Formats: sequence, structure tokens, C-alpha cells
Amino acid sequence: MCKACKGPYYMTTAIAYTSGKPHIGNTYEIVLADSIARYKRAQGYDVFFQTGTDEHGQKIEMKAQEEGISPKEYVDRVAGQVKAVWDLMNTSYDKFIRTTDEDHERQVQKIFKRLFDQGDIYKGYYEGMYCTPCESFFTESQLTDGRCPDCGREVQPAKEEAYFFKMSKYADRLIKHIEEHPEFIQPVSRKNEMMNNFLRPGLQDLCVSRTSFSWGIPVDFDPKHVTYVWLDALTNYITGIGYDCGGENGEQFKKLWPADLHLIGKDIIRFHTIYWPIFLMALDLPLPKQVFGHPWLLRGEGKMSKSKGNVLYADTLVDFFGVDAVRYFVLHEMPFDNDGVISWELLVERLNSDLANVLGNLVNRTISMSNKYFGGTVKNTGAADDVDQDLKDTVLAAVKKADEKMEQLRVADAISEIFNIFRRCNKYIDETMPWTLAKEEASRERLAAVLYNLTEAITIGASLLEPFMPETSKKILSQLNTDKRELDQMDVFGLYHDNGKVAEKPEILFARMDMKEVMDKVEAMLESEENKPTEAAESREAGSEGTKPEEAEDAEAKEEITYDDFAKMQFQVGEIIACEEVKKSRKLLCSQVKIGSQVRQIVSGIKAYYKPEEMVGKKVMVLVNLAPRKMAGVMSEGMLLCAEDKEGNLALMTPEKPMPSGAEIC
RNA sequence: CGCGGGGUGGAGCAGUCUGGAAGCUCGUCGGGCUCAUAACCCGAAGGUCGCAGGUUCAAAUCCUGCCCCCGCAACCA
Repeated sequence: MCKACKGPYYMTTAIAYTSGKPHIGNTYEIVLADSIARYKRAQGYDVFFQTGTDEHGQKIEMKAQEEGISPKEYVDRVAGQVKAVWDLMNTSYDKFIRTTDEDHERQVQKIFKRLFDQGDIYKGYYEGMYCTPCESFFTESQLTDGRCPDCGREVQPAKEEAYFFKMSKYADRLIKHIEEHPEFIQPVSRKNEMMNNFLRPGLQDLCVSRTSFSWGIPVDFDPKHVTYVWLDALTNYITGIGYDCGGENGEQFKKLWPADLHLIGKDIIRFHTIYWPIFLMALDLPLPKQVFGHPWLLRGEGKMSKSKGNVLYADTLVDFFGVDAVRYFVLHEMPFDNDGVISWELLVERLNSDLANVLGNLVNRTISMSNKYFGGTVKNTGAADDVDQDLKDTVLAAVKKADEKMEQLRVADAISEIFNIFRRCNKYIDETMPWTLAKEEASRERLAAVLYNLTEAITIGASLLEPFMPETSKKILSQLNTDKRELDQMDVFGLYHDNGKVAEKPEILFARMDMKEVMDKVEAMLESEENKPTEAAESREAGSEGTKPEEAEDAEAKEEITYDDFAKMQFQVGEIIACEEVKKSRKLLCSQVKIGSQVRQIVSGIKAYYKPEEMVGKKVMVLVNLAPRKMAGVMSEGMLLCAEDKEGNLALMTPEKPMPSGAEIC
């Protein structure tokens, strides 16, 4: 197909934050983007599809530190995982940018300098309530009961030197742009949200540098600052294609900018439709044509009790169902502007009913009949009947409808239109009853025509499927021994070559799966995962019995306190009378603790070290007068005290002689 | 008043912007067919469209109030 016919089409996904392996929700975005990219290519656009990773920030610095490796080592590993998942999903991105790429970093520094020089960025102070242990700033509204939302400790008003971007300067221009370009923000419902909540009330200046951590792109003229998040991340869309702040833009940039589509999650619409356009205005660059904030893929409430709280990963799902089935599921199950649901049950259901029954079985039975009745040869005898017309109409209409849906980025709907072809084909088989035609020599011509029509319809359907399920599309076409039909040839029914020969034996495209078997497998998998930390705890217990020499450890010294400080804390002996896992959490156990005459519910992060049943009956040391706090949705009224070593191993504190529940510890 | 999403036959959703006969897929029940992966085709049952008011000739759809779920955030107390 002529590459330049329709001109360039530049599209991007958000870059994935490298704080951990991407889950199925993140994976959805790249698959969605891929299906759009492939469709645009099929339409004849010269597509450039960019994705990548966002690799700076405090969180990554901390994670790396926890693991005792450098931030760069950490992000190298995670970026590799991200790329591996993207590749596993068979996505056809053209460029994978990393914000740690040298040329990106250099451009960000230049951009920062230029915006500072022209007065859009100024130095000021970031003011707020500061929690020293957490090293974090919070606004008044973020505090819980006037305390740090993270650790519950007191916060102090503080200020930190920081650079700010003057957002308000460009607000009017942006408002005008958004109003004049209704297609800019998709879905449209998001537009009002942006206008009413942020633009109209007046934009606050955006903090674009931090001094509280160092894993970031340094501000070259003030090196104790690093560039903060958005100026670093958003600019990937231009640096990735050869933007040069000094005016020496690459050919690719000249060809591709402005982008045709930024595909992002709905949570970051604000940054892409307000801050990003304003940065671009400041750089005197045109704005992207469209920003689409897709909804989220959420876990269903699913009855799989044990799995609740566990995240689904693409590679796990692919192991069970295969790449195209997972692609089909996420694309089909995700509506245009509402969140979609994913669960094992739904996956099995879709696989069985849509992929195995409707599509797979159709291909199978059609090829079987061609072999059975005509030795695999598909002849266009032209013996027409009235019922043929409806089949042809349905097929050709589906092509158009799918195209309209794709134009609106309604990918799920486009897929449904394509599947209508296959559904219609199944019906057509029942209407024409080839097995009856086969009994009479006189209806042989007609029988051939029926199979030809089916083969042709499936060829078109399979070709349309390529952007969404590339492997399946290829498999079907190869079994029909034909090439992919191009979009611009799909206004005609009947191009399948006369006397074409289909595969001798149809290959099963999607095998049906037994729901119960799948669920059993899932349970087994989850259990083995859950047992890992417990096993580790057991081996630790075993190992602690004298085999290893104990090493002494020093703890970091805290400031000296008075007796009064100490006396504020009330410790008592508590007896654990019941204990269970907190379902939604990875680390938490919820215990009922008898302290004297009362019973308290206390949540502790010790799931990896104690099983609920072994907790019961233990006498433990409890900090009783700690303010209650909700964790993972469960209220906790106190704290069980543990000793903790350098590796984070925990041991509950218990009285060394029998003591009654409620006994005070002092 | 943290932000956001949602409540439509048993399940998952569309329809709500631009009021005008309640639709799709799955499941259930009944029937058909046998080319095919126990699949495919036809038919049926099943809904006070969360609740209560209001506007209207007409409300799932617009307005007001309320109830309930969920996501984000938070998970070493």
C-alpha cells in the first residue's frame, strides 16, 4: 500500500512509570494504541508510533535504595520488563523512548533553560506542610486530621526552593484553543471537567523542580535542582522524534509534529490537555491534534476470594489464553468512556463464546466442508440465491461501520462490527444447509457458490481483524490460502480467487476451555504464590535454631526523650484470640486482641512471617493508646510490637514468663 | 465536604449529551440441524431502567434531594 498516500500519522502512548512491572491495566493502553496504529497503517497512513518509559523521581530512587542498587540499574531492569511485555503483546511501536536517554535529558535541560530565560519559569518557594520522616510536602487539604497522610505524624509548615512555571500566562490562549477545537479532548465529557475545574477558576503555577531528591534531570544552571515530573515526562513526545530546542530540528520532527494522537489514561488528562499544551505554547510549537483519555480496566468483584487484591499481569494471562485472546479481551471489554471489567470468568467466557464458538468454529466448519465436498477447492460458480444478498450486504456494511467506529476511536465497537460478519456467516450456513445441497448432484453448483461466499466473507473478516488480532488474522488467511485483503478493496464482495485451495485440515484457532479447570488452575497458581513468603518464613525459623551465628546489629540513634515522653505510651500484654488475613492486602493480618476485659482489632504487616492460625493464643506486647487508623479498609486500634532485623524479618515480642492479658508493661 | 466512576431482566454492558415504543453478548428453558471445536440456527421466559419528588402530551434520558456500590489515594500503627 502506498505509504505516503494519506500522509504521516504520529501517535503516542503515555510513557510507563518504571516503579514496577506493568500490570494488565497498563498493558491495555499499549494494545489499544497498537490496534489504532495498525488500523491507520491499513488505511494508508505513514504511521509513527511511540511509547516508552518515565524513569525519574523520588519513588524510583527509594525503590532502588531498598534493593541496594543504583537508580539506573533499577530502571534498566524495569524498562526491560516493560518492553518485554509490550513485545509479548505483539505491539508494533516504532520507537521506545526512555527519559534517561541522553538526548532526551539534554533537550530537557535546554528547554528548562530557555523557558527560564524567556521568563516563563521563575524561582520561588514551594510552601506547604512538611513531614520530615517522609520527606514529603502536603497541602492543607491532603492532610488527615492535620497530620501526615502517610505516617500520621505531625507536620510543620516549611518551604523549599523551587522553580515554577507561569501557567496563568497562557490560560486564555488555551481556553480559546479548546473551545475552537472540540475534537481536541476525547471523550468530550472530559472537556468540561477540565474547563470547569481547572481552567476557568484560574490556573496555579506548576512546580517544575525539586531539591528533595536527586534522581532526575539536573537543572544545568542550578544543579541542586532536578526537573520535576511533567516537564521531564511530557517532553518525550517531541524529544523522541528529534526536536531540538536550539532550532536544529530533525527531519522526522518536521514531518511528524504536531502529533495526531496522544493516547493516555483518564487520570492524566489534566496534564496532557493543560500543562502540555501550555509548555508547547511557551516553546512556540503547534499543539497536538487530539488527546484521548481512555478509561481503566478494573478487576471485577470476582468471586475468586483468594485472588482478591492480587494484580493481574499480561504474561500470566497470555500463559493461560494466548496473546490474541488477551488482546481481544482487553479491546473488546473496554467501552469508550466507562471503565471495563476484567476477571478470569469473563476471559473464559469471551474466549469460548466469541473466539472458539463464533470465529474458530466457523473457520473450521467452512474449511472442512470445502475439503469434504470439493477436495479443498473453492469455486466461484456464481449460482446465486436471495439469501446471498443479505450476507454480502452485512459484510460490506460491517466494513464501513467498523471504519466509522475506528474514526471515533471506538475500538470495542469496531470489533463488534467485525464479529457481526462471523455471526452472519454462521447463520448463512444454517440458511443454505450445505450438507443438504451435497446430497443432490443438481445443486453442486449452488453448493460451491455457498462455500465461495463463506470463504470470501471470512477473508474480509479476517483481514479486518488484523489490527486487533494480528496472529489470528494471519492464521486464518493462511488456512484460506489467500493474502490479506486491503481496506480500499473492501467495497467489493467476490475478490477471493476462483479455484483457490484451502488448507487440507483446518487448524483449531481457539480451543474451548473448561471454566472449572481454569479456575482450579488459577487457584493453584495463586496458592503457590501466596505460600512463597510463608515458606521463606519457615526456612528462616528452621535456620534460626542455632545453625547460624547471630550477628549483632546497630540501629540508627533517635533523639533522646524524657521520661514523660515515654510515659505517654501505654503498653499492655494482649492475648490474640482470633486472626485472619486482610483480603485486600499483601502484607496485613487482622487480629482480635484481648486486653484485660476489652477486645481490640489490630492490623499488622506480618503476613509474611506468621500464619493466622499460629497467631492465635499468643501473648503479645501491644501499644494500646495509639490513634486508630484504617489500613486497607480495615480499622486498626493499636499496634503489635515486633523486633525487626536489617533484612526486615519480624518477631513478635512476648513476655518471657506467663503474664495475664492486660498486664501493663512499663 | 479529597478526586473520580457507577447503580438498566441471573452475569457483563449499550442507550442518557440531542426526551418519543427498553437493546446487545452470555446464561436459563423449549425447538431445529448435524458440516463443525457438545459447536451452529430459531423461539421463549425474565426488567417498577437504585429510591423519592419535580418539569413535560411524553423521562432510563432533563431538574432537585436521598440511598448504595466501586476505583484512585492510604497498607510497617
